[in-house]
Amino acid sequence: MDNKTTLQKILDVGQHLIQKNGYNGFSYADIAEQVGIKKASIHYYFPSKKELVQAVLQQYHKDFLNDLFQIDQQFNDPVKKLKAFFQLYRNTLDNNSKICLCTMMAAEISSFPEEIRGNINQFFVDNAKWLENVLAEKKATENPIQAEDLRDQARLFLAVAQGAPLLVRTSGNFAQYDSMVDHLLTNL
Amino acid sequence: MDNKTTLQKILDVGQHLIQKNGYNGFSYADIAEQVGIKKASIHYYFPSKKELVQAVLQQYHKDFLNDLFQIDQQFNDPVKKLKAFFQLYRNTLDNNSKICLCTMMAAEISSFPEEIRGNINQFFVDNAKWLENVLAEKKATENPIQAEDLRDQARLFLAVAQGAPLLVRTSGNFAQYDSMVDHLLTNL
DNA sequence: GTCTATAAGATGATAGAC
DNA sequence: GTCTATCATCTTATAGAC
Repeated sequence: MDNKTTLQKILDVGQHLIQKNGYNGFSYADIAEQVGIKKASIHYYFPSKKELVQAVLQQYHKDFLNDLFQIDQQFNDPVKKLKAFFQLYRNTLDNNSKICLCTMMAAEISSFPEEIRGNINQFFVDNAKWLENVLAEKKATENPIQAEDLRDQARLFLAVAQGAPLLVRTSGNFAQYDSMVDHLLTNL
Repeated sequence: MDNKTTLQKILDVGQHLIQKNGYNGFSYADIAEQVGIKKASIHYYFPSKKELVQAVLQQYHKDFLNDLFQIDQQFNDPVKKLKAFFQLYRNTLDNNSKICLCTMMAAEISSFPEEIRGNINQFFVDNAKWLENVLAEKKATENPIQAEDLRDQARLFLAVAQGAPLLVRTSGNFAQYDSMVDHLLTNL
């Protein structure tokens, strides 16, 4: 994995640092150290920090949509899809106690210009839309349900995916995440 | 309200700034400007930023526990208590689009020493404990339930209270918060 | 208690050599 | 592309006068 371009290394380390410490919690010096270059070199690729974070967000968003696509390919059962969805967020936790990039950026939203705020929101919209579709598959086999209710339930699931990692990372007990998800999926 | 002590003004402005911009997103200069004193004066009350944030957290935690106590005094119906609980988090949103202090601090947890991390966790534990008690009241009148399940459900509710504000503040549509809570309470 | 002055270091960013 | 050197600014924090 050492044959990554410098650009890719910067993006990956940048993403890691934002998920770990937040946009206001890392510096060009941190990236330089972990990538093995000098601060000035980062400016060659990303003249400003805002441009860097935007590129990181774009990569994260694209990768996540691909993950959702893979889930759709792999499973037919809606409940299994939902479990796989929550497993994505669990994988992030397992990977160095990180949280979703957009959970972090949503908390720090006051630091970003309007365009980036829109991009963060689009990530959530895409998450909710995917959840809504899966929940619709589930409900189709059971009693009919209002479209409005489906949207609310999808957003509720997403709220859990955003909030639960914050709780269990603070407690240090990641198993609580699984219990919460189990409870949610059992009572849906 | 101008008869507040300087100490109290610093605590209140500090709390506001952390909820709005995060611990890594505000400086002593910001507090000084809003309180109407000089930076150096803040150090008279709080020699370091860590001591300031700890005092802010302590005040926030105390005020929140008092809010929960007031809810217990005001309502008997468990469902009404739960609605009032989520209304507390909604009030924070309505107040200048702020989020819970501990949602923000949980996101920035890597910036804090072990002692403060423990204090943040205690806030969540107290929240979950209160929710568990209220949910137990509710279930007592219906079918019996496992204690373990109650704890999971309480944490799930708390995860929604932590995650939903992040979502709706990003979308700008606060009404989505109410819909999510309605959905949660209707299907509990 | 609050101020001025200042330190010591970090930060994002630029210029220009190689 | 990556470096050294440098900048202007901001950051937390301290010393000492009033």
